Amino acid sequence: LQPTQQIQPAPSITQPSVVVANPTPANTPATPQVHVSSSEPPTVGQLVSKSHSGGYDEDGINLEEIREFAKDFKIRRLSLGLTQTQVGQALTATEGPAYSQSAICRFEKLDITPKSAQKLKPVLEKWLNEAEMRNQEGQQNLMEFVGGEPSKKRKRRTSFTPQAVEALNTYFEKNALPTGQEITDIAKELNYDREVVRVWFCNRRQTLKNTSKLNVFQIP
Amino acid sequence: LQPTQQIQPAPSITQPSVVVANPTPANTPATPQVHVSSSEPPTVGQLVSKSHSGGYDEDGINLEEIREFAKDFKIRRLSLGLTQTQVGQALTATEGPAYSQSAICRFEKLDITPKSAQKLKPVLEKWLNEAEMRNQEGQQNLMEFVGGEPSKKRKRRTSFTPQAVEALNTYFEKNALPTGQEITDIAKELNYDREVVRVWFCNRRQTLKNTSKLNVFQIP
DNA sequence: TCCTCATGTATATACATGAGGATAC
DNA sequence: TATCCTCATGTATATACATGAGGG
Repeated sequence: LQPTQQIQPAPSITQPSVVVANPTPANTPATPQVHVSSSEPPTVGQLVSKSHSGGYDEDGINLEEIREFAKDFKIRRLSLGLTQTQVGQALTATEGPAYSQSAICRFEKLDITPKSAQKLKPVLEKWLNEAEMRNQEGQQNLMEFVGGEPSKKRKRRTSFTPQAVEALNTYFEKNALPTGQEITDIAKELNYDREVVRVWFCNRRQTLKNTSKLNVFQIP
Repeated sequence: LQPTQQIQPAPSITQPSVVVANPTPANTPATPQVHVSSSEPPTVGQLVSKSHSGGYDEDGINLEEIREFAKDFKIRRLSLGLTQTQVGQALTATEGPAYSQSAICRFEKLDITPKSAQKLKPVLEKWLNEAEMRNQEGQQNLMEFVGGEPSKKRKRRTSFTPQAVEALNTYFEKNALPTGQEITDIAKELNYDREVVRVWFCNRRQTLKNTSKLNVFQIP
């Protein structure tokens, strides 16, 4: 419920601050054992690979460095006001290796193997550096580099940490329609923008309604 | 674990059959009560609206008819070999109301209010009828109408029912690497294409590996 | 034929927007 | 006039299924 950082966007867009936080996996499967070779069929635990406490994996890849870069990349991308989609499209359009939005997403979330990450890192690093340079020469330049419209200055998507979501859900179950003051308190407690929290509740109520009407009697 | 239907595609594409099944919500919240007006803050149950057993909702909308159409729509869309994205783009390009991929998705899954569904239905119905007509005049015509490439004949995405996924997960936990025979049996049991089940296991293993390496130690 | 691995496309979900309407000042 | 709500619906992100190369 704490590790959030408020980032101010570099571009001129008047925007509420962005919240970027270290994603923290809720599940912590950590049974060792790397390969299966007994006569017994492999179970889930056996597939999950060993802990690498040194920060390096078996291929000598610096995991810590990659984690740091992934976080850094996201912050810088958002500061430039770019979406994963834009980065993906730009990479595909530009020279060099092409990647899709979901590839960028997986990289930022580290839902890839260290090897893939290691391979992607320099590509993204180079691209981002160039994008930042263009941006310094004016936002027009950046948009041209990225190959998109100036865009309608949409607020950047907040991403709540799993912990924050859990906390919000707990509040929601107790009271789905908090008062202004309660919203303020919750926002402060979780360290997110108040408006973002308010909208979260609106959306939550809406989803709940929508998914429980036409659907309910569908059990065939 | 049973309600699946094998649909053969209308177009000439040589493709394994598609599986379309009635999605069945796992959660069944059904506490009545429509509006909140006590001094107590509303809780989740109170937001969920009443059951409409007659098949009609309070606005006189025929829910049953909508459910049927939603299902029908999906089947026909897939038979034409179209994706939700294509439908969305086509609707946006054509005259008439525009809708996005996620709107189509929500319609098919019925994650919308009956009112919205009622409004969307004729739009989709009309569009689909036209698309089917074009298709009869040859697939070229359809693609032109949709406004896309002939596309690379990708297999259509299977969608497993929640029940099927649950069953698969249970098998997976017991044995993450089933033998050929086991796969065959599971596929038969669940009534899905064998290849699709095999790939499901491959993907499951991969996901498990990817999400438990770089990520595990990120708990900040 | 089947696996793993990298990575894509299609779909689903989460956050955002804006119109229209109550309150509550 | 300032909030805040609901509702329809969008965009951005995340996840699930698919593909294809390389290997045995």
